[in-house]
Formats: sequence, structure tokens, C-alpha cells
Amino acid sequence: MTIDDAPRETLRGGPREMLRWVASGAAVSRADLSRLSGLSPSTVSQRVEALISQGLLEETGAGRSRGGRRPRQLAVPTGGAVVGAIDLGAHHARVGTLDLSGRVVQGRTLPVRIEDGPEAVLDALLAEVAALAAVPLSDQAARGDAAVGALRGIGIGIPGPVQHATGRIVSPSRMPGWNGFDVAAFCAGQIDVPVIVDNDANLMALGAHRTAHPELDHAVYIKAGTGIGSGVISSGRLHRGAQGSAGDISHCRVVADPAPPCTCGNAGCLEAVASGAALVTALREQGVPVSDLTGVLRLIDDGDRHATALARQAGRAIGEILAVVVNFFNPQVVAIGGRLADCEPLLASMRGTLYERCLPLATQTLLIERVSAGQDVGITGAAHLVIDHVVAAA
Amino acid sequence: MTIDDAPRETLRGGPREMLRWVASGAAVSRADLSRLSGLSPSTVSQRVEALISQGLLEETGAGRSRGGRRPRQLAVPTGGAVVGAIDLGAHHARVGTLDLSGRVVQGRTLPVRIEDGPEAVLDALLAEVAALAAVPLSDQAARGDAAVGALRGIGIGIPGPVQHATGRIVSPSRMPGWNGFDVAAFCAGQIDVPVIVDNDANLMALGAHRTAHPELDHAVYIKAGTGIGSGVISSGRLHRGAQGSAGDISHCRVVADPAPPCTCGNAGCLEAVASGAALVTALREQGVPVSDLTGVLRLIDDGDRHATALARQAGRAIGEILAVVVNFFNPQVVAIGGRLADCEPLLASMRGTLYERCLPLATQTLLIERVSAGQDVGITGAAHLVIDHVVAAA
DNA sequence: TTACTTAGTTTTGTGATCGAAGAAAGTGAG
DNA sequence: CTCACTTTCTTCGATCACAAAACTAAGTAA
Repeated sequence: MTIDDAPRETLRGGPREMLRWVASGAAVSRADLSRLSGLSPSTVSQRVEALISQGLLEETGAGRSRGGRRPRQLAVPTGGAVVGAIDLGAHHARVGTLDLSGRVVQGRTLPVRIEDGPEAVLDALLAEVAALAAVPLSDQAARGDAAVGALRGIGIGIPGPVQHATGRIVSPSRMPGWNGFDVAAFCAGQIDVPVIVDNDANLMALGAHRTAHPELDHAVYIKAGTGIGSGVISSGRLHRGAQGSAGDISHCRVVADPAPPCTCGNAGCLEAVASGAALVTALREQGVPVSDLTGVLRLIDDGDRHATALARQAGRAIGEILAVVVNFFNPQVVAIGGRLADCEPLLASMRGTLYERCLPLATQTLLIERVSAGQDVGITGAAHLVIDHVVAAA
Repeated sequence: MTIDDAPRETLRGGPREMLRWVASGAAVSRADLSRLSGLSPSTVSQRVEALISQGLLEETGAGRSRGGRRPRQLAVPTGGAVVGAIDLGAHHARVGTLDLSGRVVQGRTLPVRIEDGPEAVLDALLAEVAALAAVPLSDQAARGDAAVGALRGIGIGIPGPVQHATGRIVSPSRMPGWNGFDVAAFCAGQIDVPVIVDNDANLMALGAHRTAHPELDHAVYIKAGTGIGSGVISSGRLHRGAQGSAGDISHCRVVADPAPPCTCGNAGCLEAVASGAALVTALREQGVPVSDLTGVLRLIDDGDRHATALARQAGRAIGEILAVVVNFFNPQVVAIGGRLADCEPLLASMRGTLYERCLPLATQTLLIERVSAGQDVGITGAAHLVIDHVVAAA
């Protein structure tokens, strides 16, 4: 099953939002929800009623009084419905199940070999999701009568350009054998739940945004790992653009001398200058024996001159592109995630370039940060995407 | 009176949209409106009733039958309420009144001297608007009993950074004496109607979008005249960003050798390379005696080698920045307006650069065009902004 | 015990919308 | 000219999301 149109939160304080408030601890009682949502107590009561009857929320006894009647505490049921999520990377995939509030129930990291082709890779990952979903209570005693382990949908993040609407992969740089593959259709054939496919950077953006800044309207999240991508939040929603390729800045040209050739056939692409893969290649060409990004990061940590210089150059390159983006889009926050986000020299140069090249008005109140949520950002975003559809439809 | 928050079209087929449909001729009867809006006939009838009673719509007899009952024709009353609009430019201002459907009733171009300071300039322009609004039927016989010439609000476009929320101007490049001036507050003191202030590029974007592509979700409009700005439409709405500075790409750095100094203190800014002002300066430095942009455009038309080369360079510079924007934002359409939009060599280089530097996926279905609406795009956009507020509030 | 707070429910009302039914005003075939 | 059928538009409940008010529940503080 493929889902093409964006979810609409018809109602202020819709079901998703309520679930999230409760799950995050922002709301514990109906009264809290009423205050948060701005809805009247009666409406909230009615809503909560509906959510409870759907098994998406449960009452867990009474809380502390604050000078009046004690609140009836609400919680997202543990062991209830879950969604599956897959965050596919260049060498590893993060797979997990999450409850309907977006909290990770189980997460696992598996090695993958992209070059084995889509069928083999996806088969293995789907099997893992199915296995996780079937035993969501592995480490807890069975409890309650809620339908245990009902898998409501799967979200998949792909490290390359995806047409979200169709679920099809389009000309990926580093995924040989995947071009044109319809991930959504394939998965739909393997497992009978809604499958939503999106770019990994988009999912990171959504996950990070919902986790760290749900209240902000406009944000840009950069994912700098083996490749470079970005996800855009506009008016609180993921902006995908006309073809679903929004945020794909990997082949924007940056000044670099010499301009390194890119897998896309051009030279001087951001990805060819500032991605993890580019750093590895560049160091090797300088005769430094590194095998992968981990090695490069270790060298930088150790203060290696060449590696650090390259990191700085990468930071400037990212900053250069990001400066245009910030001027153009004027977001409230720019956050960088991915493995390169932990590289201090890179981050520092990026920040510097950004402040130097942006309109003062645009950087005046701009937050520039690191994506804080850890290895589960991707699957969190994927889950949110699925939840947004599944719960809204409920 | 200052208006701070964005308009929300709470209702599908809201009053504005209905007015626009009727005014544009897309709808002539209630039945048409029902088909267009997807609302039930009963709802439409009720709505139309309300609009008629507010004097925003009128019935003008019966139309042709199409095999059944004849439709009762609807029209936007001529000589009814109007909004005023001012599109301030570097040397001229376009001033006009528009009816509530966004159609220009009267338009006039006045010479202005920005350097006279905000009070003098705005006083003159407001006086002109007031004069126009007082006699909206100058060339028509008085007709009907509708309140004639009721001015419902004024929209103002400023050729520099504006904090839309407050109506304050922030560090403009080419507006000496205007920095920090609160246009909205000043105007509110002079004339007692809502005043909405925005950047001129934003207004051009809104005007062009509503005129040419109201059905598209994501668009970028470039205004290339004396300066360079852009306006962004995201999800059908003007995207202003965190500080209201979104779209301000004038000080993005581009490769240029030598990098010309910019008024902002940096060098190599897009504005310093590709704006009309930059072309004039550059030609003069080459010893070509031109006094203004008109002269430059004439030289290019005449095939002057230096001027044409500069125009091409400008086109490439704009294309370079636009390529990042297109990759990042993935719009459905990019349109260029302003006086430089008629410069063929510039346009050609821009297009070329864009296709060369963008992700194929992003340009695959991308429309690249010239803004077609003429000198009234700006005031049309301004009027739409005002109407969006005024009619929605009605 | 009394007064006050906070929490949550029930009842009733409002506004936007839809759907069904019907009224108004035609066309066109026989 | 009549009858069947269309198209247009209105009227009249029914529904849905939400709010306001009144009320119950269950506490604290004095």
C-alpha cells in the first residue's frame, strides 16, 4: 500500500498531538491536555475517551492533588500497537519498533550491503521488523488485554533521492542496483501494512524536529555522514517540494581547488568536497592510509593536520551552501546531524562561514546546533511519518 | 493599525477565494462556485448570501440556460469597496486602488526620491492613494447605491528588508534614512485603515503567483531590477521565514573575478554582480557612459559587447544562486520579474546555469519563466495581502 | 466544619457543513 | 402543448467539532 497525500491535522490538538503530549510527559491529565491544546475540558474529555477506546491511551490511576481533585493520570499503553521503522544507511541499517507516541520500543543496528540489491536488503530488514513487532514485550511480562504487537505500518528511510509520493528511488549516487526501484510497492508485496518511504535526511529532520523543536515553524536539518543531505521543515511540516527532492543539496557546486570529481559526473559538488566519503577519498589521495569514515574521524580527533584541514574545508563548503539556504529560507534553527556532526573543526568552520555570509537579520536569532537525538533520530522520524498517517486515519 | 499574524483560510472556498473566482470569470453562478470549491450547493448559497449582504458581491440578472434553470449571475460590484496599494521602487512608485477581487481599478506611476526620507515619500504616496480612493469612479458614471470608494486597507511594498510582523525596515542597502523606520506605524498615524507592509519582492511573488499559478504549491519569484530580491511561495502561501527576511538572496556570495564591493561591506554579493545598479556601475568603470539601467538595457539591445558580457555574467550569477535554491526547495516554478527580466542574454545564461547545476529530478518538470503580469504585479500582490486580511475578517 | 481549588463529566448550544428533498425555471421530444 | 428531464438554487434536518455552563468528585487550608 502506498500513501500519496500529506496528512492533514484537521483538528487543533489532534490525536497525534495528544499522544505526543502524553508520551513526552508534557501532559499527564485531561486538564493538562486542555491547557496545552487550548481546547475546552469537555472537548478534551471526549477526545481522550475516543483515544482510550481505541487503545491508544490508558488511565493509570490518580496523580498528586494540587489543591483539588486528583487528576486521573493518562499514559500511552506499553505493549500496545507499534509501528516499524527502518533507517537504511551506507553500511548499516537501524531497525526498530516504536509505540504510537513515537517512543522507541526496540531498536537494533544491522550491517547491510547496499550492493546486494534492493530485494535482498529489504527482505532481511523487513524480516527483522516483523520479528521485533511480533515480540514487542520481549523483556516485559505480558500485561493487559490490549492487542499485543499489532504492527500498524512501516516507515523506511533511504540514503538517496526518493519520490515520496510513489516510493520510487531515483538516480541514487551510492546505491548501485537500486535506481528506479519501487520500495513501497516491493514492501507492500511482502507485508500487509502501510509502507511509507522517504529520504533518510527527511526522516532525520522530522525526527529531530519533533524531538527537539516541535514548536518551531521553520527549520533546516543537515545530515552529514557518508553522503550529505538535508531535510526542510516549513510551517511545522516536512517540505518535500514538487518532485519530493527538496533538501537534496548534495550536488550543489562549491568553490574548491582542485574541484574533486563527483559520482554524478560533475566536479566540485558539495558531496564530493564535504561528505564523509569525500574525506576518505581525499585523505587516501594524500597518501594517508584510512579505510573508512571512522578512521578519518579518529585522525581528526588526534589532531592530524591533513585530516583537520580537510574537515575545515568541508565545514566551509557546507557553510557556504547553507548560507544561501539560510538567506533564502530564513529558518529559526539549523541543525547538523550525521557522523560528521561530531567533528568539531568542521562544525566550527561551518558556523563561522554561516555567520560571515548570512544576512545579519537572518542569523540574529538563528539557532545553529547539533542534532541531539542519537542513533534513533532516523527511525523516530520514520515512525512519526507512519503515525501521522495511521493515527490520523483512526 | 498593524497586523501581525498570517491570515488563515479557515474554510475551504473561503470568501476571498470566492471573490477571486467570480472576479476572474472562473465562476459566474452559485453552481459554478459549488463545483469549483467542492462545497455543497447549500453551503455555497449561504456563503454567497453573506457576501452579497456585505456588499462584496452582487447579482446581475440571469445568465444563459444550459438546459435547465437559468443561473443567477454573480459579479464583484464595480465602484464598491477598494484597497489601496503602493509598490515603492528605487526611482518610481506604482500606486493604485484595486477592488476586493484583486483587479486593478486605477493605477498611477509617480516619480519618487527615496533619499527624501520616509515621511516625505510616504506622505505623498498616501495622499495619492487617498485621492484615488475618493474618486474610484472617475471615469464612470456613478451607479448603484453601494458605498462608493470605501477604502478598506493599504498594502505597501518596500525595496528593502522589512520585518513584516512589525512593519519596520531593517538595514536597507539603497534607502538612506529609512533604517529602522516603522512604516506601518507611520501610515497608521496618517490614515485610519489597516496598513500592511512587506518587501517588494514578496509582493511581486504573491501578485505573480495569484495571477499566473494559483494552483501551484511551491514557487520562487525573482525580482531583478535595480536590486535583486526574491519571494517564496510554500504550500500556496507566502513564506516569510523566522524574521520575515526569507527570499533575501541579495547578499549571497557568487564567484566573480574581480569580486565587486557591495554596499553591505562585503564583496562578491549577488547584488554587487547581477543587479541593475551593479551593471550600471560596472559599465561606467569600463568607461562606457551610461546613466541608468534603461541605458544599460538599451546597450544590450543594441548588441553592445561589454554590456552583453556583463548581462551574461549576471545571468550566470543569478543562476548559480538559484540552482542552490531550486535543489533545496524544489519548486514547481521559478519566474523572474523586474526590469532585468526582459534582458534576453541574462535570462538565457540564467536558464543555462540552472539546468547545468541542478539535480535533474528538480528541473525535470520545473517551469522557468518570465513574470508575465506587467507593471501592476506589485500592487496586485499588495492588494491581495490586504484583501486576505480584510475580507477574511469580514 | 466551611470555604476554596482543581479535575473531570454532562448537558446544552452554536456554527459550519452536508445530504436529501423540493421549488424554480428552463429545454426538447413527441 | 404536454410530459420528461436538466440545471439551478433554496429549505430543512442531521452531523460534527467545539464551547459554555452547570454539576459532580475529590481534594486542601483554616
